[in-house]
Amino acid sequence: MPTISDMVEKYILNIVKNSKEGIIHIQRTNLSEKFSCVPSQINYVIKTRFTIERGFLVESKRGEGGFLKIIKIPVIQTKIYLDRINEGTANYIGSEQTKNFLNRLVEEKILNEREKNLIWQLLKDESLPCNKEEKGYQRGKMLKNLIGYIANEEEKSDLSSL
Amino acid sequence: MPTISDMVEKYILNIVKNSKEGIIHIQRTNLSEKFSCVPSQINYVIKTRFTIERGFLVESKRGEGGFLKIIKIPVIQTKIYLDRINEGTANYIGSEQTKNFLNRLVEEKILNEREKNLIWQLLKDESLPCNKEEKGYQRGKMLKNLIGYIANEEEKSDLSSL
DNA sequence: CTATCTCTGACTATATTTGACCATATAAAT
DNA sequence: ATTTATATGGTCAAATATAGTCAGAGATAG
Repeated sequence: MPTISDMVEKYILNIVKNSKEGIIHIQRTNLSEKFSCVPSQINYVIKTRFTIERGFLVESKRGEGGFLKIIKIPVIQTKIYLDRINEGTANYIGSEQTKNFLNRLVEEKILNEREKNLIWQLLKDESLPCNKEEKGYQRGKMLKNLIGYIANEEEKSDLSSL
Repeated sequence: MPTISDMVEKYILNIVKNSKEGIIHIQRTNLSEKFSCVPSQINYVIKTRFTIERGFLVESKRGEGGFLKIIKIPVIQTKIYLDRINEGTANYIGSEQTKNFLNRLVEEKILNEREKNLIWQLLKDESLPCNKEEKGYQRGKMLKNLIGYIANEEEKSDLSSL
């Protein structure tokens, strides 16, 4: 008994599969009309099915000429890290923990020194203007996206093409 | 699904690219006629796409013989550019502005594509779990630290040695 | 019967397009 | 020289076209 969401998911997956680069542009309103549902249901499908964990990045633009851009990124190596970080993400990630983690990524040759240092500039305490509790929470979010990206890397989220 | 604005942008970019010095003169009315839009839409394109973050300066003259002068800022010295951007760095930095800035750093060969993408994962809206106002403020802090690091990269703040 | 998943709609956010009105430079008329 | 006419470009707010969020209602699985 597939739900509407299931069908929308399938529909999108199919378009992605038939695309050359694994990158497609669709319109929210268009899709919602095709499936006779409210537009926000498309957001629901995106949020529950086209996640970084499943190997998708989604970008969008509003207004005239607006769209949803769905990017399929092939899964490679480091899924372990993604899982690991996801667990840790629950509560709090301290700066010490962050340093260790980044250094570990360097050891594993997932990042090089410069990349690590650049990233550190964004994650260190001084760069997060909020209280300790929030810093940890923010690091969680940021690292999750970072790792998600790395784990599925393939130069595909080219933000210059927006 | 390119909009008129997208096409106007592309058109201008192309003229700039084919110019010898990266400096061109165009006429607002002329352009608006070519694309069948109101003249003020040209201003809109200029204001949203030919920004300093993307490496452009725009000057103009009114009246008889009026024009828009679009200047592609040539690749300049790293440090000067960073300082200049850093000064302009207000309290609030939006995600669009951030993208433009990062892309510009790639153009300047200060970052490579991968570094840009890694950094973007930490600065994009979805990675900052707070309200819009705070997102902007946080980006400001983070970017300032990033720029500071890059500008002084010789004396490495190597966190593995911390 | 309860927890979770799905669906809906009101409200919000953002990008583009348009037009009325404003500002300035040059040319022409006095 | 000064004034007036003409030819540009600039600003801003409203209209339009998308997409996003969130809380609550409804459906379904255990």
